[in-house]
Amino acid sequence: MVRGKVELRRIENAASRQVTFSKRRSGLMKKARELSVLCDAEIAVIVFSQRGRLSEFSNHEMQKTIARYQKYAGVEVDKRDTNYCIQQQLKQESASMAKKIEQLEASRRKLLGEQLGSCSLEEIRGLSEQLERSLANIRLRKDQMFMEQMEQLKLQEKELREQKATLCEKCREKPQEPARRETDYESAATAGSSVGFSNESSTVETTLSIGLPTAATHCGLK
Amino acid sequence: MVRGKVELRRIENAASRQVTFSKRRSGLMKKARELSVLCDAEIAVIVFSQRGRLSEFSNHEMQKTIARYQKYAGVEVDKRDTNYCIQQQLKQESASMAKKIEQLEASRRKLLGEQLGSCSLEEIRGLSEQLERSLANIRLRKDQMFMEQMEQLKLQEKELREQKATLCEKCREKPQEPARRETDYESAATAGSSVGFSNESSTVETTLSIGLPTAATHCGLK
DNA sequence: AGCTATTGATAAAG
DNA sequence: TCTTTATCAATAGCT
Repeated sequence: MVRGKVELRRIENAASRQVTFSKRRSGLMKKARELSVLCDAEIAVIVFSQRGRLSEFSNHEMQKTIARYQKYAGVEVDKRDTNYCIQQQLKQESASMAKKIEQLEASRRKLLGEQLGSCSLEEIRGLSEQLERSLANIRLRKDQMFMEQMEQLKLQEKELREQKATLCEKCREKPQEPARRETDYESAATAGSSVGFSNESSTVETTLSIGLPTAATHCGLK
Repeated sequence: MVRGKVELRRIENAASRQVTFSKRRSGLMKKARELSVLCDAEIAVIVFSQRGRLSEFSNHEMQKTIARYQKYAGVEVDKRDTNYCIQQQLKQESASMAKKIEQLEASRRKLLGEQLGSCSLEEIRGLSEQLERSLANIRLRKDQMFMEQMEQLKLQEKELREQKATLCEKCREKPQEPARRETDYESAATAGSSVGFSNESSTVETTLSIGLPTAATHCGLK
């Protein structure tokens, strides 16, 4: 029993608003369907409930209808459309990134001394100077790293020699100690650490040597 | 006076279809508006008449509602959507390009001898060797370019000397010719082109010299 | 476009 | 949520 006209304003009672929503929503969809069938029109209805639930009607494909709408009403408005903007932005970014990659690769090839045919004499000279500087830096760094390694090795050697000394002391204190095994890790390491800086001879054949870069790095040192 | 139930099928009479369309369309829009107001829902209605005329209703912004729809319904359905696919593709491309740029820039910095701190000794050695090779190539190219220039200059000189010879012949034929001015372009150039390969002396003090790269390029030669 | 008989929609209650 | 029912709203056919 409908009591008087329904006032056209938000229904405050949540429950009855929900019920009304449900009823009227299906009514709207029914009307939409009837209109589309009776009059052969292309219709799309999108309804989000207050709680965010989606209901939709479309007699053709929703996406097609939306696309048609965008085309029809949107040609002027739609430049602001999120999708469109994002796409344009992404395309621009892609283009400028591609350009940058191109530049970097060209520059790289030149730094590697390839494809110099396109370079002017001036460019070649610049490159040459730049590479001299790079090489100087790199040699500096290489030397530095070698020096650091040497320092570290010296420290290691010192430490190990001290350990060895301590052990020798202990041996003298306890002369009847069981025979030393060659597989004993600490002892072997101590013995093996006699590097160039040490003149002490060792009974163990394991040795470390410091030499050219290749040799040094093959020792697995850091 | 409605005669019996309305059959739910396309109205064949075009005129009455048009009238019905008009009436029901406004009815639909009214229902949509009522629903949106009464129940606080977000609603979009798009109607294309048979003749392609657009009518629309939306209580929020149509574009926003469409975007929300795309987000909501599209996440599952819309993977096949062209726009979505293109966007995803562009995003992937962007990401991989950004990665590539990152790599190229890191490599570039190393080739320029910068930020070597992160390089292992092995890397440093590789770099150093690479740069030696690059430099060798570049020096080769530089030498080649100089040689080419020299060849060209030699040719030029030969040509100019021949011209000079011709002119001298003419002078002898017409001894009362006006005095040669020093600013005469062709003569000056001819005189000035006596380079290392020529032992002829010249009465004009303008000279070209070929020497170290720096000196050579400052001659403005190509 | 208006009018009006009639069907359709739906608010409130069960 | 589904049904019922009393009422209001929409609208088909006519002018």
